[in-house]
Amino acid sequence: MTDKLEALRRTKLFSDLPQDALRDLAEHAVERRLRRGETLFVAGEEARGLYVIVRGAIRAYRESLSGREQTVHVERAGSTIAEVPVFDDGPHPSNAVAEEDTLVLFIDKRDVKKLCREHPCIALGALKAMAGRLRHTAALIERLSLRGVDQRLAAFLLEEAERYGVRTARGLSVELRLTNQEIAARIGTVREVVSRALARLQRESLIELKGRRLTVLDERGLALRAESFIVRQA
Amino acid sequence: MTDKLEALRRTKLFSDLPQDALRDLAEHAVERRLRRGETLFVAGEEARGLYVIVRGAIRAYRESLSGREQTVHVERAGSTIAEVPVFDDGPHPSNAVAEEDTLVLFIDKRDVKKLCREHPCIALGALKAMAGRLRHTAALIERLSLRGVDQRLAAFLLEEAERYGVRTARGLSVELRLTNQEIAARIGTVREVVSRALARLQRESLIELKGRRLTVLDERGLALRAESFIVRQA
DNA sequence: GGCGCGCAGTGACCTAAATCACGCAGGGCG
DNA sequence: CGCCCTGCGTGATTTAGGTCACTGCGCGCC
Repeated sequence: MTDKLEALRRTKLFSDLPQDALRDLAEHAVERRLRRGETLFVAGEEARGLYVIVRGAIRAYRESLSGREQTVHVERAGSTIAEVPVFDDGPHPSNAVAEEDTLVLFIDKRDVKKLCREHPCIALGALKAMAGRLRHTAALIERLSLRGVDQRLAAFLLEEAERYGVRTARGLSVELRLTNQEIAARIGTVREVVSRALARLQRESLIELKGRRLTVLDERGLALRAESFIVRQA
Repeated sequence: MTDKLEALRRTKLFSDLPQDALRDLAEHAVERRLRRGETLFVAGEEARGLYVIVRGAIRAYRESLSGREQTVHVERAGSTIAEVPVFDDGPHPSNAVAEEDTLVLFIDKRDVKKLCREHPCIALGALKAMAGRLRHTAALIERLSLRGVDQRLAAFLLEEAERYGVRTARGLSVELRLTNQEIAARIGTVREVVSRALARLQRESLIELKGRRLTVLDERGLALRAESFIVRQA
């Protein structure tokens, strides 16, 4: 119980809720544990509430008939998922699956809305979260429609390195947590193409990849490549 | 003045605001008229507030260096635009341009947030609007990444016909308000490809196109095509 | 009436990316 | 140890879709 309360307090959305409201919320929240790969909900299904991620990560994605996936966004501890259907009362727009072993708290959508009515700061927080999500999806739309695979990959690697990497003598360095398959699903292509694009970026000395260890050798160059630029060369 | 008030009342977001709050809002709102093609704001620019569309339509889009555009969404009378930067205090994520002669009301973002705090129903309305937008962008992401041009075009035509068309003996019929160029920007491709894809859909008797008059001859077939299906034939 | 303009249609490319078909390395485990 | 599984790399081939370059039409306007 107190751990649920603690978990909710660590959350972007609910952190500045007064103690008693938080307690009340914690009492109604129900825990759910997922193993890596387990699905939380599927697109089209009716949505009953919001999920707060306590530990782990959830990936929301869409799927084609042929089985190709496009991930729409990934949320980690402290964030929430499924707010869209909570606020517009429609079905789940995407599938959601645990990227790692994950613990979520389920909160009934009526409780969420009640909270928004009684504590406007919650509503504003939710609005801010949705705004961030929309910013992210707009960027993704631009990339998918207007940039080539190399650029999308460059942008992805850069983001990954800046978010999780450490600065070394040779450049930003990260352990890639994703397989090429998963990277492909993020940037909207397939495994083989990612593989080749990585090889290309290495040949141009923008990055170095040893196993899953990525080092960004030329940050500026990689950023340029991400922005676009039809660099035509041998 | 009263016309501003009237306009705000006709708006999805503010319609159920009490009279006095509405009057107050109307007093602070400032009108802006745009001719077709005039731009309202550009991506990256600092955002000072929200725009309520009174008449006309605004198109939000992203642009590549080479000049290709991808429209992200289009909003019409009664809707608002630029809520993302209002709620997360960042710059404008997209460019916005008037699709037709348009009248908007500008509302300072501080006023918007104040309203959200004092009238939770406004916050919930905004959340619902954002949720709808997110639903739309997720669908667009799926289409861009997972479907071919024909499917995207079929989906677009279908939506257009269902929204604005009339049912005739031969099928749903609409006047297309967009040039092929504009359709291309919506579905993420270029003029010529739209032209050819339209020809293909006609050859298969799914649609008929005379000038800009579109008639959906086979609604079911067109829907199937939109969903996907690698129909391979002569 | 003729000229210019914007838009649609189309043929002939070209190229990025998807698909297919492998082979190979590492790692868990019977 | 030997094997199976998963993920990676890579060549060969195909294909969708983007680009270029024209044509031709409708329409407004001088």
